[in-house]
Amino acid sequence: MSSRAISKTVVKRLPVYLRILDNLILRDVEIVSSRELSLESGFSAEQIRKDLAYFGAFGTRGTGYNAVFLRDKLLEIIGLDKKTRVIVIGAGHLGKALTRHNMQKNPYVDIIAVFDRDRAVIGQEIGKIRVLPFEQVSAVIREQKIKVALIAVTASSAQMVVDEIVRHGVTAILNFAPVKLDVPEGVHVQDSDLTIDLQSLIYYSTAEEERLSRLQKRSAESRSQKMLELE
Amino acid sequence: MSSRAISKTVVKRLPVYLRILDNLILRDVEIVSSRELSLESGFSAEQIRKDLAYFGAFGTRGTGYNAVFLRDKLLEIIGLDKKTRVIVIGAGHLGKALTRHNMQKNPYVDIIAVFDRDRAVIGQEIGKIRVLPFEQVSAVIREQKIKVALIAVTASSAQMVVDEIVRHGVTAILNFAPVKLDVPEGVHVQDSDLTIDLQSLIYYSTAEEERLSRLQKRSAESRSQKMLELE
DNA sequence: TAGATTGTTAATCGATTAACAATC
DNA sequence: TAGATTGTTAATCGATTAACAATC
Repeated sequence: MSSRAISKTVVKRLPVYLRILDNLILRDVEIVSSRELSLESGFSAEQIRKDLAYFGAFGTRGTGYNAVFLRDKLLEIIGLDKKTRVIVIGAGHLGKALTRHNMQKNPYVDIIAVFDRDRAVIGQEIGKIRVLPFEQVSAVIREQKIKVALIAVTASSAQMVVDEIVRHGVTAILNFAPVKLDVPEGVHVQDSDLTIDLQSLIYYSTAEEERLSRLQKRSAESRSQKMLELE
Repeated sequence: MSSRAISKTVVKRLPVYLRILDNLILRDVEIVSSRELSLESGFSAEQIRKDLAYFGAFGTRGTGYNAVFLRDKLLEIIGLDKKTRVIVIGAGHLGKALTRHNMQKNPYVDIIAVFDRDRAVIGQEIGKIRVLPFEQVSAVIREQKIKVALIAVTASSAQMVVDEIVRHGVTAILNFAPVKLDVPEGVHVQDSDLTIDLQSLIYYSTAEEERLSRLQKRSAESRSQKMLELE
């Protein structure tokens, strides 16, 4: 317990650095400074240096970071130096799209299988992956030592699905179902709720100033109301 | 400028409260306490009370919150009391899935149109929505006064797409493309990068303790190395 | 009145930014 | 050496939690 764990906010930024470095390497950039990484990522240069410093000293003072070296270090840090085997639960529109998306755009992961309960979709192919009946999930998790799962099922079945896959060894879950999942200590859940993202965005689409001034007026009113009551 | 704007972290939680209240109302719950909302959401009761307090006093001391009343207040606060018109740019797998997903699961938004550049997908139907050529985007934005857009195009075309739609009046963007978008002051971008979410999750799938102890050992080594050098 | 729960202020915690010595 | 940029410590800022008076 000597050094505290790396915070989630830091871990969330590491793949952004990785993506930027991958792009720079494609463009044959050899050396990159924290300032340049800042411009590409939108995070401050100080923050980037500090984030990297949690894991070691990867740069050269006066010069910057070697792009390939830093990329490789990041792969190692995140755990992407070997391909990660992932399963997808739920072969609806979202599950299918997530499967295809990751097969095409995420070279660091291997989608091993997709599972569903619905007879209508079982046996269908997504890319080269055949949708399997959910009953087979435990066998696949155990045989392939799967640690990571994407959940793209309905809110009502998500908890049951999670109980089952966690029981067989899954420790990291990317959850697209709109529910809070209960998991034992040591299992990590990351929520990705598209509906919530969109709704919180809508907050900003309606003139914030207008809404806020409306609300300020109201609280001002209730405040003077209270004043009067106190007098 | 008297009272500061509501922070993003708060705004991000509001739709969660909304979803929980919607569910409670379906189950005919009339009164709910911050403690119960805490159990359903995973956020602390104090935090929930504080979040709501930014916008007014909606509860009754000693009793709790009226579910319907609070739900309606939240709809008003977020800006969902009227249906929001949204467009989707990009009719690939992800764009299609996002469109269907929101049509089915998000009663507070209206997907007005989906746009793409690719002749192969133009004219296709997603649910009841026909994919339109991207050239028509400016006309639709102006005619329907669209403020909110989902971007599900490639990294390389995202910036161009955003420049165009912002020019015609879009002020809030949910961006699924893996790039940092440049937008003028007043335009709000929310990034949702599935690849990054999955990669940061993978960090937690490989025994964090192991990785951290490995790194600690290393930094300890380099520290004692430095010590030696200093002696 | 007693018990419960809100709304709000104060205390704590954690994350970001500023600053700068180290060093290429 | 002069200029640049890292790695790291200190200062600031913001968000969460604790505490409690207000009040149903």
